[in-house]
Amino acid sequence: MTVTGESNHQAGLRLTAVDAELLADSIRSAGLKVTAPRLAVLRALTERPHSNADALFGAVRTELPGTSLQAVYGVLTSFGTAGLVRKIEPAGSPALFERRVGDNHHHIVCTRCDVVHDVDCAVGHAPCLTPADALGFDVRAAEVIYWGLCSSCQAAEHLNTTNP
Amino acid sequence: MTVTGESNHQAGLRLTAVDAELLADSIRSAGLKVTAPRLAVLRALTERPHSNADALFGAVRTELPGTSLQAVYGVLTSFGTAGLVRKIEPAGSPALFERRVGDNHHHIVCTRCDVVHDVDCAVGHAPCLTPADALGFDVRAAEVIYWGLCSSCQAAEHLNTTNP
DNA sequence: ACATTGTTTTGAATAAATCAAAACAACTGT
DNA sequence: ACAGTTGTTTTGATTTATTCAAAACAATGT
Repeated sequence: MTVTGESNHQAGLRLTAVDAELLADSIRSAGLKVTAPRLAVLRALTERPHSNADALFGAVRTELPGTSLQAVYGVLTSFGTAGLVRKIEPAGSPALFERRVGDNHHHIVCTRCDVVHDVDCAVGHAPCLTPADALGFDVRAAEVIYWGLCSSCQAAEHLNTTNP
Repeated sequence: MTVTGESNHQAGLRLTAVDAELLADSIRSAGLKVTAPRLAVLRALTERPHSNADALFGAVRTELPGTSLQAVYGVLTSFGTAGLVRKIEPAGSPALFERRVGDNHHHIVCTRCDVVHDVDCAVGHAPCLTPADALGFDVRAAEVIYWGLCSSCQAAEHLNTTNP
């Protein structure tokens, strides 16, 4: 490959260089050209799943200054189309992205601190995929978001309650 | 009540006048002041559930010209806080509103025409409320959105497929 | 009727995402 | 290694959905 930044190979970044090859392979396998912004976005997304475009932009910037926010959006759009990343849009939040694709896992979101975690579908698999009455719809997907308090926020809430 | 527009009582709109009283009662019971914009929004929402703010604004406008979009947003916010309406935010759509509250019903959305219908929770009630692993979260709610093709759009797709 | 409190209007601002054209870089075949 | 083609990124502007804030106004309790 001829991606700008290849000089990293000489710079002794062996570990991340390996990463870069793996990332590059994913991108190539998806039928996309391998570019520096794409590698940077994919690495950022690997390190912090459930990030929004702006957070990824922030992360990419430090690795690759000069990258534009629009480029990040463009990368995420192409990744999404290619099936490399999944986009989730919890209510009240900008879109979040993750590399875990292909399974139908769901998400649990803290209503207090907005942290997001993956959860597997309840009861082994896909009980939610069959609505009580599909109303004639041809159902292709079911998206479940659980809302609640994460353990740290439970602790914090408890402090508030017991310490008036 | 002294709402502007009470003249409708004289204008022979007996049916909608009854409606207006029922609507007013809902609003009052929620602890909110009864105003013309609130009645108009609540009526519009009764007639077309799963509307977005802009659609409601359009409907309200014809009944009560001079109402501002911001008023509609304000009404929806107060209704939401008071538990009079529920707000849903399907991915890729502006927020939608509905009067059906208090049960944990879900939604099925057509990926082609964006029509939204209510669906009851699968398997009687709340199987989805217990994720496979709650990861220490105190889960308060589960939100399910089914995505698929509504029956009209299935027909349309079929035409496209068989009529090249 | 009046005062209080809450609501609506008016006008502006924000956040998230998208569009479009020109500059540029990656892959293909040579 | 090289040049052409195609796809990507930059730059700059625009759109959509929503929120904020102050002043004008209206609904309820007395």
